[in-house]
Amino acid sequence: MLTKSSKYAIRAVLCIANTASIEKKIGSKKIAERLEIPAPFLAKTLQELTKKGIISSVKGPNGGFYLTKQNFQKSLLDIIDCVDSSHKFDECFLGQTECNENNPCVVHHIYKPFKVELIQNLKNKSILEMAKEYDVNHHLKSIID
Amino acid sequence: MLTKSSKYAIRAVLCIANTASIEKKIGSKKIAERLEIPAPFLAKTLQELTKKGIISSVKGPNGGFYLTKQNFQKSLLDIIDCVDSSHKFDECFLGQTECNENNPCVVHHIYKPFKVELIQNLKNKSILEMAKEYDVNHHLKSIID
DNA sequence: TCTAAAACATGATATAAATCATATAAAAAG
DNA sequence: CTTTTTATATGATTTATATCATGTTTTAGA
Repeated sequence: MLTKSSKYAIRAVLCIANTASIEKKIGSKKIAERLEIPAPFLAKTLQELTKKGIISSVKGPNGGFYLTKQNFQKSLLDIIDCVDSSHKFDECFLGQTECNENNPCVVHHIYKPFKVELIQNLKNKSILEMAKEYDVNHHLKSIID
Repeated sequence: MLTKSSKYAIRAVLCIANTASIEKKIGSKKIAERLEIPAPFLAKTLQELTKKGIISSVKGPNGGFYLTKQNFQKSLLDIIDCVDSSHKFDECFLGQTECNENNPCVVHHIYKPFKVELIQNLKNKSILEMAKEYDVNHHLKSIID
């Protein structure tokens, strides 16, 4: 479905959202460490995200990554779109070049409704929302433990 | 989502269902030609399908592939399961090793319902059903044209 | 029994994805 | 102004996927 790059990207953005701020930025190595994913690979992906304005960064000592208010409004789909090639989900489930209502593949009518709604959900899900859910989740867990 | 192998496999099985019979088998080269996919690659995949009893074959002149009544009862998921590694869909959308109700990834609650229903649909969809739908489709198209 | 047509089996090559390594640029702190 | 710490940029290597090639076995038909 997704490449590892965009999977890592999503998790990394969430990590930044929940641990960093403009005053206290987080470096790519630290993120990689926390998520247990390859550091140089992640670094490359974070740069793409920075370029496209999905996350923010500053160089130098005490530099690193953080999110602005605008960044927080970006959606899950924005992240995926940035890292993987766009229109990833438009492809036919069976890889047929032409697949639409007039010329559907054998699973078109099974697959399409899922695709449409999944994309809608990914588009509607902001980084801010996700970060909040993540926090609630961890808060609940700490109460239980 | 799926590998090319299993995409090709599904289309090839449908091709066999709609053009071959025990009296008039179809060869792997002919299938590849019709679907415009690489022939030796497809041949390998067809052999796996044969081994697992999803399609049937006979060697020699006038040999080729065809489907028995049992074959026709196999599901779309059976085909996918045969070619791609099993439990393909069980994986977390974000590739986290642990992802479940107690420890969900950030998109778990978005993604899971889709996954569950998609798998159910793939499991309930028999080759026979698909072949019939395919026929209807092409029949309708020929009326329109 | 011989020949040819097919599946079957195995391995080699090419392409793409993922990972690793190294060098450069920017900026804070002394 | 030098050093250190970080992001940024580029390219090399590894691994997985997809494709290609070659040889073997089976079986119908002459």
